Amino acid sequence: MQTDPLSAKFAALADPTRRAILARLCEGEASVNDLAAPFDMSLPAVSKHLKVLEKAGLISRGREAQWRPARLEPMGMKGIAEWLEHYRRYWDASFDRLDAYLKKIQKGDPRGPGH
Amino acid sequence: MQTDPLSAKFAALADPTRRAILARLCEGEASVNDLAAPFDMSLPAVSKHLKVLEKAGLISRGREAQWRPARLEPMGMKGIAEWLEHYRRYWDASFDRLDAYLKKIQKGDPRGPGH
DNA sequence: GCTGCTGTCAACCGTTCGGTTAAATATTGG
DNA sequence: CCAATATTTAACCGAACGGTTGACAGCAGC
Repeated sequence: MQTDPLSAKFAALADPTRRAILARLCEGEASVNDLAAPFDMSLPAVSKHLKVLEKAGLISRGREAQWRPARLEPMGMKGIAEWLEHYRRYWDASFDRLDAYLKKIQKGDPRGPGH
Repeated sequence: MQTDPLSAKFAALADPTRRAILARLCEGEASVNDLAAPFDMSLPAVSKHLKVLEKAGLISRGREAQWRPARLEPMGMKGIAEWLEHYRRYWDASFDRLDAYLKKIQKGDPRGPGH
């Protein structure tokens, strides 16, 4: 696992199973068994996925009797959204004409995000 | 490498070196040597990173003499942005109160919104 | 207590990842 | 053609990933 938070978040999202888990958690808290049900996968595997998501700050976990319910961490994806925002002008249609204009007048350097 | 495009994009972004390469490409096209300069890393390593980014659809490459300049693929991150948009309500401040309300009814609070 | 259910831990396994070095492949210019 | 420059390919390596199975721990109810 990477050390920097952004890499951890991207890595956590780079797995369809983990994205499906997040989608399921949009409907509310769920136990490990609930989350594992749709997958042809052992319980420890799902448990590991949850640990990856938790370390990435995308979910948090509670304790209720013998259950460890998982829930979405609301601010978890904010870092990704902010990083992505720097690149919005490259795909957003409303910036297409500006982009073309910038390319035309300066072959050299439209200053982009310096990250 | 995963087969589905979204996983490939997320995986490509889950590496600081590759994100730095993308940031550099915001300033314009660059050759492999240019891109490799800031890193304490061999040229083949950078070449591999470029291949990952290209397969993810985040950059494209041309040919000019013996150079293979890389450039940003403008629409490359649109898929990510669209996926992320589904979760916007979980972090966006303008939805904070809705979020709180949803958490309330998730926990089975018998009182409705009017009480 | 014991039983059953829930979840994690530990060890293992095959594959992929991120890097290296050395050799091969363009492509241009003299 | 030859030499120089730029880049990729091939083979290899250690570490991390995604999964398994089996043993173990926490908690409720009889």
